[in-house]
Amino acid sequence: MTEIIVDYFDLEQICESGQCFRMKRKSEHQYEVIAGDRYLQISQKGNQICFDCTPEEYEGFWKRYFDLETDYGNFIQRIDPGDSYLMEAARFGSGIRILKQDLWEMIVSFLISQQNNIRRIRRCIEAICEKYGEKKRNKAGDIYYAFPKPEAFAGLGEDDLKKCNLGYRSKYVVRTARMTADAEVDLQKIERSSYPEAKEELMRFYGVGSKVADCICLFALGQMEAFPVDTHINQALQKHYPGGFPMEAYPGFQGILQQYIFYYELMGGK
DNA sequence: CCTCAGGACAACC
DNA sequence: GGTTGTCCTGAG
Repeated sequence: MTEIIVDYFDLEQICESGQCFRMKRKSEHQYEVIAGDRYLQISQKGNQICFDCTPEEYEGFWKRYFDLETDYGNFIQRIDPGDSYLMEAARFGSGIRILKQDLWEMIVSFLISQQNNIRRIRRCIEAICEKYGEKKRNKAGDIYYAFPKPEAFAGLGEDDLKKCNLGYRSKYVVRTARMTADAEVDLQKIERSSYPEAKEELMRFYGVGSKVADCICLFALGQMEAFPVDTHINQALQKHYPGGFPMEAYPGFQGILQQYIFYYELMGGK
């Protein structure tokens, strides 16, 4: 058990912000996260976060995963005070953090995300994990499934993942898994690349366009300059920024602002 | 019945 | 360069 105190951290906001599809609320303050092949129970009361893991696991993995070294308050303070919409969106989602998730897992997750809603994305991902992921047990003895490695999909037919309800996205995942397993694209090199280089390389995968590549750059690589524009963001930008979003005012952290806007548009009305 | 959900691609012009 | 039809699926 490892306990820490942080500002600007809210498990519910992180869970509902649509960046991690394998984070789930278990009870009032309790959440579970499955990241790659790791399982974590985590809870929050006020500013106190409680990780159900050893200090070594916290220092060695989860601290980086939840981006706990970054000062998000600094980003919020640098927002133009005259931009009342962005100020309100950032206040509303001030507990969001950009998770540093596994690269391969994010590639597949956002291939599945296209023209799809979040609830169904979660179901598709659970389906492929149960069918192709390694079966494991957490500390409590409960079964969970790790995220499948590229090799688990590489030998499949292009339509085989339709059984997991991926629809036309099945061939995107299978072809991308083959390219990765055959080392046509080097994931480790992408992790060391700059944002433009990483994005260009990711777009070589069949089914990865500009938007999906930006999601991968933001949620796996921590490239905060990536600004994914989906239908929701597009509508919000046209409404509140008819002259275009002022990217140049927020160099290197547009991505977190995009996430505040996305979460505000998704949850702000409720 | 219809539209829409964190789009991408191929085939046009 | 920009525009359009098509692609699974299920919730509303």
